[in-house]
Amino acid sequence: MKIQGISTQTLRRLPYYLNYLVNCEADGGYISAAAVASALKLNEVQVRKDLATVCQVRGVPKKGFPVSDLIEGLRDCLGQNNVHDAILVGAGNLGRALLSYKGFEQYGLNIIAAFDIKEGEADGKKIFPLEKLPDIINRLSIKIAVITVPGDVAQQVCDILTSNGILAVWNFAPAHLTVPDGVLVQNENMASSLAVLSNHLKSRMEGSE
Amino acid sequence: MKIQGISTQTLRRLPYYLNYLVNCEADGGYISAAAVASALKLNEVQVRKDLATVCQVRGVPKKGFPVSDLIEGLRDCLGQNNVHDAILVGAGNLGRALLSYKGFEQYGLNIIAAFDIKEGEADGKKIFPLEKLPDIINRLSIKIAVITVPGDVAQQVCDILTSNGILAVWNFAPAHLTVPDGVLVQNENMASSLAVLSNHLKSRMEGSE
DNA sequence: TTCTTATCGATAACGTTTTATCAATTATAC
DNA sequence: GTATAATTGATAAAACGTTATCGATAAGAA
Repeated sequence: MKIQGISTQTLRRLPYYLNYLVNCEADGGYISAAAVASALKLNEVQVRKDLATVCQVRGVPKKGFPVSDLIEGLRDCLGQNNVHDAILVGAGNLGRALLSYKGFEQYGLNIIAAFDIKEGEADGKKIFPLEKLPDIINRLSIKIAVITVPGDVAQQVCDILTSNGILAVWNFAPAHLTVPDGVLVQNENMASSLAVLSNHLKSRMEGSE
Repeated sequence: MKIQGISTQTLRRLPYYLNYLVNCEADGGYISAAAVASALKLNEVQVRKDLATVCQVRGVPKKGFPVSDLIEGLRDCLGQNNVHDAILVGAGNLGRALLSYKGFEQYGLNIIAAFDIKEGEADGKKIFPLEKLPDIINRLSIKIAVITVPGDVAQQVCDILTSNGILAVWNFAPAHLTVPDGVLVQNENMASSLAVLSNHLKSRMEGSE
């Protein structure tokens, strides 16, 4: 059963739907696409399409969609019903920050080990030396890795990861990573977001002067 | 002079160009769009278009683009030539993590104060109570705010911010924010990224079984 | 100087994502 | 039971972003 073919942009909206639906459950069990759209400032048709892509829940004319079914479908699609174990490489500033952040588990990600060139400890967790990477990845059959190393070594680290079976990389390093086919890189580039922010601010400031 | 109209997606690529160019300056001063494209795994034409949008640097046939001019143009466009002061609201796990992260200044963002319901201290910086927000924003004429509060109070915090003149919000809270016209919300939604990751992993695992 | 060729810049084709339109459906009121 | 109105789902149109094509340009070689 292939559930293939959900576009990235749809996927990125799903957590917003889920968040909204979970906090709005009070309304008697059904909600309309229009209501969701207006709350999330999205287009009504887009909401319907997104929901249709995700789960086989049929909407009922004059009522809307059954909220709990939607939540179930979204959770399932987002993999929040089963937690994935992950490792983190690079226990510098940002790495430690993420290690201490407790919010990931809620979304189905469990960081079970961290690695760095120099051993140490962060947030009560032991930091392993890089040499132990292959062994641990294989032994625990980890598929997800978070990269928080400096940009200039990111590719190198990434190669080690993919050659040991990592299938999904969450890359916080400000660098482009090349990976084998079938491996996904999700870039969480703070610089990119800042670029958008700054630029907006700039045109606002220039516009008003 | 309106520099308006740079698409979000182009903007998000700019930091990659900048990063690459800064680390590749050795080549005699010129670089071709093709070279950049192949290094960053982008389309050659796209690179030309992006660069053309950003700065008025003309490429020279048979040579390429003058690297230092590109860097200058990119830095300027990204606002990295002048640092913006910002504040952070929500000194929980993630907030403290970001406060301790030293990498933002490099990109032109300087977090000068942090706020939370409960006062305290993090990373050597004092955390101010929320009541002080309006005063500090106005006195220092801050335009950028980072939101790292829990999702259920994010909107409320956001309202305080925008009503005091904040023009750009970098939102790490897992919630949709409604803002007045002219204010930009840049969502850094970890959940969205995880959604993409998980889904990929899921279809990979199902595909191979 | 002239020729060759790499590279640009502009324009056009393509694909994807978003938005609009409208007939079909069914809960609710009368 | 019938009419009404809200809502869906499908199809079409529009907007946007990416990729391909091709003539123009100038560097460097002959």
